[in-house]
Amino acid sequence: MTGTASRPTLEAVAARAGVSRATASRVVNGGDGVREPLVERVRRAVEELGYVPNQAARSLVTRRHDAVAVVIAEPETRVFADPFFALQLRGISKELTAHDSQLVLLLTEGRDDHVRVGRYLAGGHVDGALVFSLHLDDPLPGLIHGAGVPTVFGGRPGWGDGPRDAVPTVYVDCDNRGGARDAVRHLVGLGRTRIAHITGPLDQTSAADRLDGFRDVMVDVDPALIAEGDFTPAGGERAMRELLERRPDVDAVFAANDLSAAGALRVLRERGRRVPDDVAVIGFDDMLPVAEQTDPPLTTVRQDIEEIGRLMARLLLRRLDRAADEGPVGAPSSVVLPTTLVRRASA
Amino acid sequence: MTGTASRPTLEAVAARAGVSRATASRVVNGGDGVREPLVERVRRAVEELGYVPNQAARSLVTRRHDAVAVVIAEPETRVFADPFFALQLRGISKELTAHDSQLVLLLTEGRDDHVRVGRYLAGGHVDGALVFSLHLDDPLPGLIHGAGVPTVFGGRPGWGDGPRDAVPTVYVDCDNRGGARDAVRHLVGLGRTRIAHITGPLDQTSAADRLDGFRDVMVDVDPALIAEGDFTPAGGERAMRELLERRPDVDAVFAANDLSAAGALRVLRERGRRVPDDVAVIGFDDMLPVAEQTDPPLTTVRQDIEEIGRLMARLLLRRLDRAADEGPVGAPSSVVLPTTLVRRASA
DNA sequence: GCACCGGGTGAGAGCGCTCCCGGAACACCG
DNA sequence: CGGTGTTCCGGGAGCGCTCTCACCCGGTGC
Repeated sequence: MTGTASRPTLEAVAARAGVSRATASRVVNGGDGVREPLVERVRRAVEELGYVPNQAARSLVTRRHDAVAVVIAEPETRVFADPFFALQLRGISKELTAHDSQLVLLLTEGRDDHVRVGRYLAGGHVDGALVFSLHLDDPLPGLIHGAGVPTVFGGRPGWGDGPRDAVPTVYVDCDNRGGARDAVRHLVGLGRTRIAHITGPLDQTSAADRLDGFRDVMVDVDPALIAEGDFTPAGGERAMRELLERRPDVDAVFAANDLSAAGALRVLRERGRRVPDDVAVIGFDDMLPVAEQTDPPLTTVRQDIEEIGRLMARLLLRRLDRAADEGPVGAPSSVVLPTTLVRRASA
Repeated sequence: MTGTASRPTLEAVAARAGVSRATASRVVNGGDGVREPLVERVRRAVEELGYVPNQAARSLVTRRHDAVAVVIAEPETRVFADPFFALQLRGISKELTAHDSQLVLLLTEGRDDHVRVGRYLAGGHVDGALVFSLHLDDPLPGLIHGAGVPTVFGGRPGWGDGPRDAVPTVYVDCDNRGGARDAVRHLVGLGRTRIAHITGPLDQTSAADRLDGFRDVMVDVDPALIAEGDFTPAGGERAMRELLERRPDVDAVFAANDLSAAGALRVLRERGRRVPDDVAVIGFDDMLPVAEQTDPPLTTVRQDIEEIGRLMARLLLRRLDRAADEGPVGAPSSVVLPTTLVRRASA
C-alpha cells in the first residue's frame, strides 16, 4: 500500500517532457535559462506525474538540507509548562515555512542528551540551529559552537557579551532590563516607596537582567526587599511570605514573571492584603491564561514571544542565505525587542 | 568556518582501518558478520576521524529517513496555549530519541497549509506521521491517508470508528467518556442532584465523548443543564452564567476541561456561590498550572498527556519496524488510556 | 561570407552510501 | 584429498539529483 509504485524521478519527468534531465532540473529549481515553451512542457510533466524532488538525493550533492534544528533543553521545557513553548515554536515555524525549511525539534534532558544533540548538529543534518539555552552553566552552547553550525540563540546566553573565541553569538531577546525598569517606575509613579522584587532563578540571564532593571530604579534598595523565586507559583508564594515577614510594610511587588506574581497574589489575599490598594503587584511576560485569570487581573510587562521566535528564524535564515551567496558576511547582530507595560487591575 | 574541511566519508574510515568500504559500512551498521579484530579497527577509525554517517546518502539508498513528522493544526495550537503541547511533544520526543529517529514538526494554519503538509508527507521525506487532528471536518486526515504514510493519530479522529477505505486508523486517546462518567458519579456520590455540564466545542471528539460520558450517568437530564463552552476560560464563564440563569438551583458542574472550570469558578465566586458547599465543580485534564492554582484548587479528571505522546510514537515506530521486517502485519490497534479522578477542594 | 559570441541544451561525472554477488579462506565430511 | 558448505570480505553498481562543461545554433560585426 505504501508506495509500492515508486515515486517518479526527475528522469521520468525529463522523458515525458522530451528534454534532458539537466533541463528538467533547471525548471524544477526555478527555470532560469530555459526557454518558455520547454519550461511549460516540463511543468506539465511534473504536474501530470505528481513529481516531488527527492530531498535526500538533492542534499547529497548540494549539501543543503533546508532544515534547521530547534534545540530546547529540558529545564526550559519545564519552565515552558506555559504557552512560551508553543508560541515560540509557532513564530519559528511560520518563518521557516515561508522559507521552505523544515523544523527539526530536539528536546533534551540531562547531560547525555547534550552529547547526542552535539553529535547530531555536528553531523551536518541541518543547515543551522535555533537554541534556547538560558542557564549560565549550560554546556550546550559550547558543544554547538564546536559543531560549527550557524546558530541563533533564544534569550541572551549566559556567558556575557564578551567575545567567545572571537565568534559573535547572535541572540534574540526581549528587553528584560528595560521592561523591569518600566514596571518599577510605574510603581514609583503610583507613589509606592517600599517596592519589593521577587526574582527568577538567577542563573538565568532573563532573571538576572530583570533584577538589574529593578536595581536601576531602586538604587540602594534594602536587600530585605529582594526575595529569590524560581518562576513558579510556588516559588512566588514562598518569596512573598518571606517578604511579608521581613518587611510587613511592603506596598508593592514586582515579580520576575506572571507565574510568581500569581503565587504572590494568592499569599497576599490569604494574608488579607488588598491588591492593589495595600500592595500593588506587577508581573512579567503577559502570559495571557495566567495574567488575565488572576484575581485581580495582573498588570504586567508584555513581551512578544512569538515575535522572538520569528526573529530568531529570520536571523538564522538570512545568515544561511548569505553564506550561500558568498556575500559580505555582515556581522550578524543580536536583536533586543522592546516590551510594553500592560495595565490591568493589580497595579 | 563552517566545515571548510569537509567531513570524513566512509571511504576515509575504510582506508584508515585498512578494510573495504563495504566492511566499514557493516561495522557502522551494527557489525554483524564481521570478525572482531576488524570491527575494532573500524570502530577506532570512526572514533579518530570523528566520522558521522551522511544521512542523505544513506536515505537515498535505503529509502528510510529515521524521521517522523508531527503535525499539529493551528486550532489545536491555540487550544494548546497550555501545557498540552509541550507535554505531548516531550513524550513523543523521548520515544523517538530512544529509537534514533528525528522529530520534524509541522504546525499548520489554514487550508493552504494542509496542502503543503500533504505534499510534504507524500514527498516521502519522513517514515511516518503523528497527527493531532481533533476536528470533525478537518481535511487533513484525508490528505494524509492519500499520501500513504503510516500514521498514528492523537485523539480519536472525527469520522467515527467505521472503516474508511478499509484502512484502520490508529489513534491514541484517553478514556474521555469513562473519565467523564467517573467525574459525574463522584458528584452524584456527593449527593448532588442538579448536575450541570459545560461542554467543549462539540466538533471535537474529546468534547463529544465527555458529553456522552456525562449523559451515560445523567440519563434524561434536563437539557437546560447542558451549556456549550469552547474549552476556554471565557467560554466557561459564559456557559456558567447561562446555567445559573436557566437553573439557579444547580448544585454541581462538570466542566469539559480545567480551563472552562476555572472560568465557571470565577463566575460562581462573583455570584457569591460557595464552592464546593453550594456548587461542586469538577474539571478535566488536570492541567497543573491551572488546576492547582484555582480557588479553590480544582478536583479534576487526570489524563496522562505525556504518555499519550509516548504511546503514539511507540505505536508508529512499531509499525514502521514491522513494515521493514516484512513481518506479519498484525492489525495495529488503537489505544485508549485510563483516566483518574484527582480530588482537590472543589468537589 | 566567415570568424566570433553568447544563450540554451544535453551528456556525464559524481555526491556518500548500501547491498548484491562473487570469490577467498577455512572447516568438515565422506 | 576432492567436494561441499560456511563464513567473511571486497568489488562494483546504482540510489536521484545537481552542476560543470562541451556543444549547438542563430545572430553580429567586419
